[in-house]
Amino acid sequence: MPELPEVEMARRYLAATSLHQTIRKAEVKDERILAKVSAKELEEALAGKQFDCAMRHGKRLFLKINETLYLTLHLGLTGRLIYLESGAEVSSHTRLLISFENDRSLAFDDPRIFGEVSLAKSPQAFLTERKVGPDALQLALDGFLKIMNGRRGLIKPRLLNQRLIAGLGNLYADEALFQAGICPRARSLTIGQLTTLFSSIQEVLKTALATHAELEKLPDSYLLPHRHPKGRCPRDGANLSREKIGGRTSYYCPEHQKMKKS
DNA sequence: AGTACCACCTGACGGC
DNA sequence: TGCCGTCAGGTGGTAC
Repeated sequence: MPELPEVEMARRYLAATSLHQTIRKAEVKDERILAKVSAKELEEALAGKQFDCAMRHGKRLFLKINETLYLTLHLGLTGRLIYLESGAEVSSHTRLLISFENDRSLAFDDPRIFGEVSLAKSPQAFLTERKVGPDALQLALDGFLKIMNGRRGLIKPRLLNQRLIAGLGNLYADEALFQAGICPRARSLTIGQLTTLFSSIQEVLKTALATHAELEKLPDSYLLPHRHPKGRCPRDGANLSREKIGGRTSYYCPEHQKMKKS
């Protein structure tokens, strides 16, 4: 489940493996991964080029080819990037394969094909066109308050809406609400609650990055290690509630994430 | 502006 | 053993 921390790890992986090498060939193995670009266009755009740098915004990755051309990737639910040894076997789930002149290659694997590959003139143009909101880790408190305050919908779908804030997914949204002691069904939050929530989001994302986005290494005081049907709240031992909220499975503690009148 | 629902796709898992 | 239904997750579309 790639959310901001997992995608940031993918960005670092790209930066460590795939920059400054001439691309011998790009092969689209499954066109269903493409958005607004044909296999031919993409393959021709990449051949002979190099990636200069790897960028991330929310859950979206950008590989710079030149000032007006970027390869953009979204990992979807099951997307993975793998820098293959020379001669390594290619998985049946590889949807895009980029071979470099050093005989190594970059595979974009995505079993469920919820990911996306496209070309963009610039990250900014692409993000504007898709109406993607500010990156969760680049947002300051006042910006967060402006975005979140005065909306009427449930808080959890608000956190998941990438047009409002980019990077949180189902798991880290649950975690941030848990840490902040806010019910995912809450609607009107006080400035104080939103401020607490902002801190929790920053804290959760930074902690996840510090563990290299390995969920099993998160502190036991976090929700995620206990986020399963039999799980109990690490703070007060209550059985965790599991409900669909805004169409997404949500876990929360019925004790310390109660609805508050505000 | 919000919600509710559907679609995309497939591996994993529980039940019979 | 094996079939079958259900679920999971991110996003985008539609109808209300």
